[in-house]
Amino acid sequence: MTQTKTKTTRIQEINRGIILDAALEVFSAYGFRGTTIDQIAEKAGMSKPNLLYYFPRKEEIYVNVLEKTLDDWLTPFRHIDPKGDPLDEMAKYIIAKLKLSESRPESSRVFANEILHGAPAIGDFLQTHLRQIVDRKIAVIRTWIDEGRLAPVDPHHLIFMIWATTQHYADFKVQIGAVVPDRVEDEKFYEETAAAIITILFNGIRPRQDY
Amino acid sequence: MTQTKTKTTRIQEINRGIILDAALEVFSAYGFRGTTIDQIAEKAGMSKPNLLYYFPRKEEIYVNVLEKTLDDWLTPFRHIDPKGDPLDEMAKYIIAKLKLSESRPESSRVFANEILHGAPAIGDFLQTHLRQIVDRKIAVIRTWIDEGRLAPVDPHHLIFMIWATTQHYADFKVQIGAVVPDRVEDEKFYEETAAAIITILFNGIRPRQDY
DNA sequence: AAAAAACTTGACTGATTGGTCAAAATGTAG
DNA sequence: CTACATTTTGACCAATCAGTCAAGTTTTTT
Repeated sequence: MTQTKTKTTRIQEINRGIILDAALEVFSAYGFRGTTIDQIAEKAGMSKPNLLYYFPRKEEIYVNVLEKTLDDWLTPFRHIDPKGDPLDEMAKYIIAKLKLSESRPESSRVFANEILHGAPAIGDFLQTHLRQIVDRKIAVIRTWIDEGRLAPVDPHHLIFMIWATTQHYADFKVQIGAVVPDRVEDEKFYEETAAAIITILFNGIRPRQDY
Repeated sequence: MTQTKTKTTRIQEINRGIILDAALEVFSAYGFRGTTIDQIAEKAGMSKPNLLYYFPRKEEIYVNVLEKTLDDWLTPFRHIDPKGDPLDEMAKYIIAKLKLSESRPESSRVFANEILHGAPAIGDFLQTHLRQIVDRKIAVIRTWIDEGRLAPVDPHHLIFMIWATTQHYADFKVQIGAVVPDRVEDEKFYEETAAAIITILFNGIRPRQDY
């Protein structure tokens, strides 16, 4: 049993958490290169050498932050239930992702930034795990379409549309705030957004012949 | 007539262009902070001091690149024609934006990166010019809806959905490539994408009762 | 309470990088 | 051809920043 000693102390657990929380904020605002270890250390309320005691490399902090965001990002997707009603499941997924965009926009932005720059740190993950999960959900959508419970649309592009749209409200918040009349910070904005997106996605923009 | 001498020579015009083209590539790959002047200079095939002779500050290069991308980005939007058929105009806009995402993804990425990080360089532009242009198009969409030529959807969210989706194919290309079975580089991929998006956006995913 | 282990930090270092400068090379106008 | 303006660059500088180190402090174990 030559097991490497990986005893994690109480202090370690606390401080790793503090560091990752601080790092998420800074990375989301300035990107990987734009972030300095000093910034993270200050936000975490500890000295730089101390921070480096927990994460010896800047990149290690980054990868850890990314892993957390990936999890956030994928959880609602995993929860799409093949046994549920197709439209209900889509609506639930959209609402969950929008809620996340509202409550944890930093998370979304770190992820977006990573992908935007070619996914240097998580490219492998995308091609293996993400690909696998997506394939599974694609199959579910295909079944729904075959059963006539969903219009015959391309499953991949449907998923991309939902990803893109929901992500947009976190990543392009500044642009939305500049363009939308009233308060984006408004309590109701998220609910209105969800309703509007679901309406468009479910029914389309082609006018019906009921007038 | 104490006009400041701004005689632009032939060499200046050529070199400014070369620099901005090189800078677009580098900025889009690494972001503002992640890009070094040396990188741009090397890609432009000139020495760093020479580059700084044309653009004395790194930020000046960046702002100039951004202005070009903004123009790219907005042109198709400006071309939405109030007198055209609503669905045709929407389809044309989507196709134009997708084509741009395919032919000039760097442009899209530089823009996305700027917004993602809070639009430090173009925040003003968004709140004045972009806001104005959007307001005008919103009015057009409202008219179309009032005339019964478009389903009654929220114009802002419709625009955001289209922006988000089309932008996604440039900005998240790595992710799409990791998840889509065959070749994203495939000639036909862009056409299939446009068709799929238009179908979903026009008709929605709710199954019709025609079976 | 003593010893060991874990934690913390001020001071430092080497590498990178934005930007300067003065001198050389090239282009241009008369 | 000559004088002047424009363009180009090697060498350099000061600031920033990731990461080190050795010496201290605190916590845990026995």
